[in-house]
Amino acid sequence: MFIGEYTHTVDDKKRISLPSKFRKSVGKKAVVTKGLDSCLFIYTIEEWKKVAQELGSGWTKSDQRGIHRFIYGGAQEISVDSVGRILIPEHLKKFAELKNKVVFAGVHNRIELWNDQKWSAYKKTMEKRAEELSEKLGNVESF
Amino acid sequence: MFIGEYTHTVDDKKRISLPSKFRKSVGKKAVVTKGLDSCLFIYTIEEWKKVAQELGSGWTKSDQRGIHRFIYGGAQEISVDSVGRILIPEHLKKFAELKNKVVFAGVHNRIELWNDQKWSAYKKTMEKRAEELSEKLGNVESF
DNA sequence: GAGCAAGTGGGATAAAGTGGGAAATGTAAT
DNA sequence: ATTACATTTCCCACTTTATCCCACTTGCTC
Repeated sequence: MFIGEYTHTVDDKKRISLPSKFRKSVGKKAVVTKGLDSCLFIYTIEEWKKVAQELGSGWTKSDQRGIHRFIYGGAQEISVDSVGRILIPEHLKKFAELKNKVVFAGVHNRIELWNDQKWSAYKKTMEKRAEELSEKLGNVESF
Repeated sequence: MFIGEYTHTVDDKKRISLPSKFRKSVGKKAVVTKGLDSCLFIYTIEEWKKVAQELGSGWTKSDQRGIHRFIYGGAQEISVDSVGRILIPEHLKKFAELKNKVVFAGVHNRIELWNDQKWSAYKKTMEKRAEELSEKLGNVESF
């Protein structure tokens, strides 16, 4: 399970070191794709297969085609180098507006990659809404 | 079950010694995450798994993503060192505004970690409202 | 007062994060 | 086809941070 939040820097060669806590689960390769709220989703190969399976392969519904093109089209396999760094393809870097500072956020079965400022902004609004949302959860007893 | 209240200090290296009463139940590792009312929640690994299982991992609904990022992203596995101390990550320390003095509060299946002043303030208001709130609880028979 | 347990502090070592050079590969123009 | 240039890959090195281990202090118990 991926949890936690880590701020790392993108160097001149577009390399970003994967937080060490994630490396063991990720292994040598992973899949990165466009996520929601303009961040990137990083999945292990295994998890990616599950996601793909759930999404299915139909093409009859327009919205389905749309989301499929978004997810599959944006996806790319990436590999982890000898010191634990990954390389983000240019179009995804642009999509998520990644600059010098980026934030890795572990979110259960995926890792999210954010522009650091967007992340802080998002986090701030969520922290304000946390109480309201947790009331909604309601049935999550152990929370 | 965790009960009781203990005030400890954060040293220069962000270490805080876990109250000895909690150590046996916690074991070697635990999970700390953002709680409500700007404190931190510390769960045993087992309890955390329960929380995570109930939360799940979907990404289709906006509020769901929000709460997941709040909880998973805010979470971190921490380990207890040889003399019973834990290490709080910087972003969580900031979130809960932990300064030199912190309060551990046992709350049933979790331990809460508070800025000591916030804790005193919170406690004071709750003590005033205790009667009113207990009326509201109502249906908790054995209470 | 001796002995123990809990809480706290600090130094040494290991690991993580980052930066940069050089070889290998690819692309484009001559 | 060959040269020139850019990009990628691999490796090594430096800096900072985290982790491990040992030591001191305080307060309680016997």
